[in-house]
Parts: sequence; C-alpha cells; structure tokens
Amino acid sequence: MDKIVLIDGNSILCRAYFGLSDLTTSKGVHTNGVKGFLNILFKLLEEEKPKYMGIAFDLPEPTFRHLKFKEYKAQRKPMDEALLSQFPILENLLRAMGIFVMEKAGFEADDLIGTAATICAEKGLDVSAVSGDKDLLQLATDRIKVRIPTTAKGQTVIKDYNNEEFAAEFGLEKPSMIIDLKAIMGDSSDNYKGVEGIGKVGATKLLQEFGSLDGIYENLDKIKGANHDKLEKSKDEAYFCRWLATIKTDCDFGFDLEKAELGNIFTPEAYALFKELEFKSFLGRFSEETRSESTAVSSGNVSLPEPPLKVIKDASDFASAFDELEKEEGGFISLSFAASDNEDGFSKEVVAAALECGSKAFCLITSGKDEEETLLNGIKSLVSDKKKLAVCDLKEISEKFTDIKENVLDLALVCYLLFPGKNSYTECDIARDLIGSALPEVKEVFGKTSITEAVLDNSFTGEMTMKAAELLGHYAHGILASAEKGVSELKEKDMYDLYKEVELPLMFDLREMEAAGIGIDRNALKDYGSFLTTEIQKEEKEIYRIAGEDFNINSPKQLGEVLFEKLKLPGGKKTKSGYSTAAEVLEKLRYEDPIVDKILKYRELTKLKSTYADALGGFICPDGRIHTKFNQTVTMTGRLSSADPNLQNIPVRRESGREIRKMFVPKEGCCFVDADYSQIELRLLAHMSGDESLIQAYSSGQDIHRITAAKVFGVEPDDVTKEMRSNAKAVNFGIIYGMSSFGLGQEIHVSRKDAESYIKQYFATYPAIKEYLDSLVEYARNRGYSVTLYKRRRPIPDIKASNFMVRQGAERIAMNTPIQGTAADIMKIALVNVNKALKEKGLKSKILLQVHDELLLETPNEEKEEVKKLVREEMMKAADLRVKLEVSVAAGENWDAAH
DNA sequence: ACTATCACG
DNA sequence: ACGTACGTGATAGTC
Repeated sequence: MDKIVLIDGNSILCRAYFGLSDLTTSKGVHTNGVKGFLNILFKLLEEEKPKYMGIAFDLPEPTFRHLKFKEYKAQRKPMDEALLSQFPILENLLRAMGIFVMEKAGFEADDLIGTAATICAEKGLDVSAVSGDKDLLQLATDRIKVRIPTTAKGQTVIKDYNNEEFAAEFGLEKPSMIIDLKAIMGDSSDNYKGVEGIGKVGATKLLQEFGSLDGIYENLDKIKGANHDKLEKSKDEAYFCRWLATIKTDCDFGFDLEKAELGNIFTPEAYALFKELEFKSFLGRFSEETRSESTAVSSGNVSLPEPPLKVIKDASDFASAFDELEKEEGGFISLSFAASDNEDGFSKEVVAAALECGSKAFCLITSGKDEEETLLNGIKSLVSDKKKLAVCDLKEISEKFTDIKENVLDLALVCYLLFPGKNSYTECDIARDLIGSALPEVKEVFGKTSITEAVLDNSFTGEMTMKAAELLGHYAHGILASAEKGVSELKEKDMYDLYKEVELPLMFDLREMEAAGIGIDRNALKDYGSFLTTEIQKEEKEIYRIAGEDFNINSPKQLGEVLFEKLKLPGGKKTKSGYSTAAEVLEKLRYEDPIVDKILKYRELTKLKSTYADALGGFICPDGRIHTKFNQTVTMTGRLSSADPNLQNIPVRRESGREIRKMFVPKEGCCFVDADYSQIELRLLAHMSGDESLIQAYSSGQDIHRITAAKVFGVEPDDVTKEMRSNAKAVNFGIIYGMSSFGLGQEIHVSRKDAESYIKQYFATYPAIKEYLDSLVEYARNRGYSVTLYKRRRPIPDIKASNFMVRQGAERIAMNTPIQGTAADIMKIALVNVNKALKEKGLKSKILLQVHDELLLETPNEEKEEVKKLVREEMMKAADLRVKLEVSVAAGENWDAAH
C-alpha cells in the first residue's frame, strides 16, 4: 500500500528548535531547528519509506478565524528571532530537496494537513500525520496514524497514535472526541479557556458518560452540582472553543497528490545548501556524483587569489622553490603537510609539504629520510621573527621544528582558543571559521580520512599524488589567508598571551612526552590478565547458577531482565531503554540477593581486563613503551585529554585496579617522581572568590574538609566524625560543580532536604562564595561565555535558554568552568615551566604524563632529590595566589608507589 | 552510530 | 512539575 507522510512544519521546527541546544554556522546563522527537523525527517523516511510526502506551514492572513486566533495567540510570547529566521531556511532546503511544501495564505498548517490526510485516506493511501504537539490527534483513524516525535539530546523517539493507542492514553473511544475534550478543558497554549473550572479529568469523565459535547448539553439536567452550573455558564465559550479546536478537512488549497510524490531528495542543490549550513554529518548521504555536480555550482570563495601551485617531486629542485619563497614579502609562510607512520609506532615522516608565501606556492614531495631533511631545513631557513610559520596541528611532527618554536602559529591551537567545543580543527574548519571560505574536505576528494592513507593506498600513482598535492596547496592557501585573522581575533579577545606563553610551548612539551612514552611490564600485564580470566570465570559460574540460566552479563538488557523480572528484585525503570543496572543501583540491592555482589565483582574484573590488562598490551610499541596522545584541542574547559590509550584514567581507587598502576615502571637506573596539586580547585575558589574565612582556613594549614564539617554541622573541629568530614568533602566538591541539593543528596545518601540545609549552612559560613558563584552566572548571562583567570573563554549559549533544565545546566557550567579551567591553565603553565627548568639545569629527567593535577616524571636515580625539589617549586610558583598552592611529591619504583 | 557503564581528575 | 553535580575516553552491546 502506498504511503504518504504529512508533516506540520511549524510545529516540528519549533519542537526541534527547543529540543536541540543552540547551533550556529561560522557566520552566525542559527541552524539547530533545521538540523533537528532533518533528523526527524530522515528518521521518518527510513521508517516509513513513503511514496509521497507533504510538509505544511502556517501562512496566516487576517481572515475572521485568524483575527480570532491572533487575539488569543497575541498573549503568547513572541517567537525567538533565532527560531523565526530558520523558517525560510528550512523551506528553501525542502524545496531544494524537491519535497512538496504546502502553504496557502489564510490557512493553518493543521488545516492543510487535515484536508490532505482526508483526501489521501479516501484514495486508500496509508497516511502518517506528524506533528510536534497533540493538536493533530483528532485526525487519527485506522487509516490515519498520528505520529509525535520528541527530540531529546539529539535523539528522536516517535510516538504513534491510532485508535487504540489513543483510547489507552486518553480513556476516550475515538480520537475525534479530543475536539470536544478541548472544547471543555480549553487549551492553555492557545490561551482559550473552555468551560471554566473543569479540567482534563472532569472533561474526560463527562465525555465517557455522554459521548460528546452535544450529548452533554442535551443531558445537562442529569448533571448535578457544580459541574452543572459551570457548563451552563460557559456553553457559548465551549462551542466556540470546539470550533477553534476543530481542524478543517475541506480547505480548498488545491492539494495535488502528484506534486507530493518523492523523488531523489539528495540533489546537487540540496548538497550546496547542506554545505552552506555546515551540516557535515549529513553530507555523507549524498552520492559522489551529486557532490561533484554540486561543487561545480558552489565554488569556494577564499579571500585571496590563489597562486598557481608548482609541484616538485625531485628533491634537487627544492632549492629553487625555497629561493623563490625567500624573496616573497609577508608576515607568514604557510605549511600544510602529509606525514606517514614510521615503524617505531609513534613518530611520523613528512612525505609532502605545500608552502605558500606572498604570491608563490609550491608542493614539495619527498621520498626517504634524506629528502625529508632537505625539505625541513629548507622550510626552517625561511622562517624568522619577521616571517612566521603558519600551520594547522603541528604537534605530531613538532619535534622537527623545536629550533623555530618561537615563530610558529599553529592555527589549530588558535582556533581552539577562539572556538572551543568544536569537534575538529582541520584546515577546512579553520578557513571556514576565520575567513568564511570553503576548502575541499579530504573525505570529499579521496573518500578517506587522511591524505597519506589515500595516497599510500594507491602506491603513489601519479594521479593520486597530484590530487594530494593540489589539496595540500588549497590547505596551505587557506591557512595563509587565515593567519592574520587568527592573530587579530586572539588579541582582540586578550588571549594572545595564553597562546604564546602557554599553549604554543606546551604543544612542543606534549610532543616530547608522547615521544618519551612510558614503560610497562608486559609480562606482569599478561599474567594479571590470565589471573583475571580465571576469577571472571568463577564469578560467571556463580552468577549463572543463581540466575538458573546462562546469559550475557555484559548486556544491560539481559542483566536487567534476569535481576528485575526473573529474580524480582525491587527497582523500577531508570533508563530510556529499560532497567538501570548501574553500580549505584546495584549497590542498594546488595543485601537483596547474593547475585548482586557477584555481578559487581564481575563488572570490576571485566572492566580491568578488557579496558586495561588486555587493551594496554596492544599499545606497546617496539621500544617496549606506551606512547599516549595528549589532545590539546578537545575539552571545553582547557584541560588536556589523553587517548590511544587514555593514560589519565588508569585505576587507583581500588586495590585490584592499582595492580595495573604498579605495572607502569621507569627504565633502568630511573625512578618515577610524581607530583600533584593538593585541592587546587578549592584553593582557586578561595582565591577567586576572595572569601576571607576560606583563605584563612587554608593559610592556617588546617584540614579544609574538617573545618567545613565543623562549620556546616555546628560542632568543634575536634568533634567532627569521619562521616561528617566525608559529607563535608562532598559539599566542597559540590560547590565546585555548581551543585544542586538533589545531586548532593544523591551523592552522600541523605534526603534532598538535609542536603539543602547543608548547602544553606555552607553559604552562611562562606558568604563570599555564594556571591562569587552568583557573579559567575551573571557574567556568563551578560557576555554569553565564561572566562578563566588566564582569559581562556568558553561560550555558554544555553545560559539564556528558555527551557529551565537546559538553562540550569548552563548555570552549573558557568560556575564550574572558571575554576576547572583556571586549574587547567595553571597546570599547563607549571608543565611548561618544569620542562624548561629541567632543560636549563641540564637534567635528564623527563615528564611522561599529566593527569589534570598531577605530573609523572621519569628521573635518573641520581637526580631524584633535585628533581623532586624542582618540580614542587615550579608547580607551586606557577601561580601567585592569595592561597598558597600546595604540592605533594614522592618518588617510587612504579607509578602506584610514587603516587 | 548510539547507549550504558565505568575508569580517572 | 520538571530531573539534576563538572570534565574526559574506552568498552561491549544494540541498532
């Protein structure tokens, strides 16, 4: 049977707009609603595979009905400009995709859908009517299915209504009865009242008894008491509301089924618009052909003329290129490179480099280490204080450029500071975000993620190499064109120092750390893995025995069924897809059944085995060490992150996990020196808020959690119990996270009310902190972003969200980011200074890891005492605050022992 | 590609 | 009446 999907464009766009957090293109065009709309549209197309589709929009005109509506709707808040602006964008996009847009002056989208749905149902089509609210429900029949998608966190769930579902939810026989229901109960969103004093429950009861509004009034004398009077009084209003609530099914707007037939919606025109709207995730849906057809239409508009690119494959001709570049004027020479993996497993070899300066552009292609060296020396000879090297993401080859590190402008770092929170900082992103020009994506040109991969796969056939060279040329051009803008933007936002003094030198240091790697005891790791296997098998056996069946314990779905259905443990639904089996939930069921303990144990062991014991082994390089990647452009707060493997989440809290940590070992003749800031975030809170009593507590060197406990619980510091101290500690953490009483209560297992009183007491003790946190929210509200002591910014658009939950989340972020971010800044400064001091003193010690407030160094035994002292001092003096930064240092023969 | 879970700060 | 602490990354399971 052929199908038609009819969509209420207004209502779905609104729903998508409020469901998705703010999203704008680099030019500031709001697109979140359109994006959400498309998510829903694609989901519908996939689920239903309709032959026809129509999307209706309101186009009101001052007819009588609309005058009436206007009167009612005038009292609604005016629509956001950010939402309003997305209607024309969406309609254009739909038209470009060849989708039938239904609108006619003087008609509401509801009425157009009602009419189209009726016509189609009569023709025998299956109809799906899609709306973001329940207004369309009255249309539901066996033939017409009303579908209501909800968007939460980018995820779309669609609820369907036929006769049955409707009856189950509303307790009314037929969907059409919703008209009468609304007539009585009114509709607050449209601001009409219906019968005053009768709400949903009362109205439903009346309709169940009398069948319809007419039925009710025909039997008015049978209705006793208050309802009788209310109904009598509001009769006119009720009938008027029924008229308002009725969706018309006979609008004459010339509905033509043929026009609604769907063709290929992924047209070249649509592709161009998708690109313009920067919907990268959707681009993959377009075919290769469409893409190339479209790129012919929408060419990039780089703001400088692109010089012709000379490709040089013969290294003996490199010198002439360098000569020509040397003569060019300009503050920057740009570099875009392709690098292949070396056999050591972590370093790279530059195999091609595009360079552009002034009006000259070259792409130099190398083969072999010697040629690489010629290339690198040539590049570096061109760079000076007056002509800086502009690049994107130099880190992976930065060890080759340490001699010119002062004169590097890494635009990936620049753009991270300017626009944190993006998921990538490629040349394409940079050129787009800084100068609004569109560079071709690697993926579009090669269908692969990296140029090297594409080129090497094709074993350097001439054609592929030329294509790669050309692409690198575009990138070098985009980078050169973006460099000035990047610097001026940084300066305007007062972040140039942060870039020059912190992020740029840090990049070189991080690369040193990555290259150094860390030693790990391969055999111990393997043995522990085997041990875990036998332990896991024991637990598994017991679990199956108690459950009375074998099942996949790793599947939350199956586990939930066993625990809550088969074994009937108490605990209801918690997550979207079923029962929650998180440790937090299971912890409370410990005493209900011995299986729970075993599952917790099983989880602990399998986590250790799969994420650590097994996985880490796979990262050991030929040198016997693990070389993690420290990402410098990932987090929203300014922290680093570690990946491949993540060495910032190696277990420490439990003994079983610390076994893993013990396997990280220094090389022969060395020990580990581990230094960590003690309570840096709380100390920062004291400094930044200026709260005298917290500052005082710190400067007198007292146990801060104990002091807090004494003040919050109203006892002498000596009378603070263990439990009071640990609760106070949770309060201290909570403050940093912008806590809610609910969250705190959850964390320390007390009622929301008790938690509330702790918080109240805390703020009474430290009044300046309350003021400070409020001021952070106020700041973010006024400026749309938060800022750290060192001027790092984080945009917080949701601070103005109309959705309470979303806004409150943003407020917590506004409270946390300046603290967490400043701590991150300070650690970065400390890291750079420690590394500098080590070098100045000619020490051989190396920083291996950074774990947010901790540095791990590998130190020759004879340097141990000197390095301990040096690291501690450098970390302490990284920032000069009203509260002294305390650093604890220790040495050990493995990471656990040093910590 | 997304969810649930859990490791760390 | 909502549904709730901040920031990451990896795994296994499910779609």
